[in-house]
Amino acid sequence: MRILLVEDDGLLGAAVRDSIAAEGHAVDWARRLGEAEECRAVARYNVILLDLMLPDGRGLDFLKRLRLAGETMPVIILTARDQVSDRIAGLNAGADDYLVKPFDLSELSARIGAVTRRAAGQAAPVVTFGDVTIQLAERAITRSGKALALTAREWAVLEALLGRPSGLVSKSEIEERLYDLDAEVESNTIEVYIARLRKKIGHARIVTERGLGYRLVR
Amino acid sequence: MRILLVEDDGLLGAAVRDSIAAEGHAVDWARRLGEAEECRAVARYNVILLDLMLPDGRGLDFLKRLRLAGETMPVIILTARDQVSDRIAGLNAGADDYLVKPFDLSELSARIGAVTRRAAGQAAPVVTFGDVTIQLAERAITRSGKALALTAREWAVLEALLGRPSGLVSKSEIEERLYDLDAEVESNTIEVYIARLRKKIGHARIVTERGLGYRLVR
DNA sequence: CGCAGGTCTTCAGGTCGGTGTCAGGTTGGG
DNA sequence: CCCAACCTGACACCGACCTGAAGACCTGCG
Repeated sequence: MRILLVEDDGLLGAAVRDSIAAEGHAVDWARRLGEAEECRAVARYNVILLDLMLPDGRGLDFLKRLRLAGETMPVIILTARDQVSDRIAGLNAGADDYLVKPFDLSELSARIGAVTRRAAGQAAPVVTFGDVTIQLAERAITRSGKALALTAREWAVLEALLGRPSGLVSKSEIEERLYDLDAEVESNTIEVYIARLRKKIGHARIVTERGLGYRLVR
Repeated sequence: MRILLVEDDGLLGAAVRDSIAAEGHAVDWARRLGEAEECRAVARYNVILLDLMLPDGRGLDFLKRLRLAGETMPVIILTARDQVSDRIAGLNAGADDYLVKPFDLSELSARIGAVTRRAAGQAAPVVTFGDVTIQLAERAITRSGKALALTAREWAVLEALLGRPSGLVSKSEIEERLYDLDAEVESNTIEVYIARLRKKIGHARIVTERGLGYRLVR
């Protein structure tokens, strides 16, 4: 496994590098964002460990650039900030995990394991369907540049459809995702939400297959 | 998205349930491991939120049973324990994330997002017959690259034929798969659907064996 | 508390296409 | 040649689906 460590603190950086190397992984250590960009251009990484406060810029911006470029590798943020709002911002920018300094090196390696176990099959945090761009992480969606406003239920239906990229999702499947065991629904609610979604993202984006379900098309 | 919350604390549980429901997700709330097992037997979940200290057992054991049973859905642990060794044990038992109480509800939802984004996209089984490619799970079928549209009944017949790869399937066998006991059919329906399937996937793909049944060939 | 603005769900009327049936043609075995 | 089994185009019906509208519900605000 190949890991990119972005960290300006010499002591902590060396400790992390050694600990990861001791587990048999390859580590490239960038001390500034500039270096990190160079590394990224040269090599592909399985995991990126990212400090947020760096001499030449904010780690979050690096992360956002990464995700906008379509990169999907797991990113674990390492930082002294432990404000909840910071952690949320990090996760919403597309980070996969968050460790607050000081952290235990064995916990770091456990988290690297957890995060890469998931990385086998990835859904891109940014999905594009025709003129519609969806940022799942931030619950933001635009159509030809203009922001759309989806309600909670509309998001839920959209997520259900996205869960099977270009695959078929049955109405009952959507229903199961929307409603818990107690609250059973006896109506055409799903059809209504499909109609509303179509009105917002374009009718052709969702095709009906009678008796089977719905399918997202690009 | 459908979420199973396993938490015995009434106050925290209610808060978590409401916060998640407000985002349009369906929540089933189990207060004990026994309930959690029941829920799991009945419904499929996209995420499980798991408290570790429960009246009738340890959450970690539940998690281990889950993973042993081959379940791969993301699990986020919620607990008051913040010992590093506990967190490592949780992650190594197959948890995908870990939140220490008290936690912010918006951070929880950010983490649910991060964890499910990773979870999508396992490879679906693909069957190929000549120039026809079939993705059973996604109900997608192409002939020499072009997508075909099959109706519900056509899929059912095709599945019946695929159920016995390159084997013989009798007409009555197909009939039994298509229609439940009550619905009696008195006509040549199966023949009609065989004809329709042939027109779409190529006549040579299905051969008739007089008096016996049909056979898929590649 | 009442109101406004929004969301969720239900309902009803209309459309449309899959489904099952039939009839006439074709094939293959005895 | 004859008959049974099978093929296939055509067609009417019914239920799945669509959609506008309106009632139920929630939430924040004055």
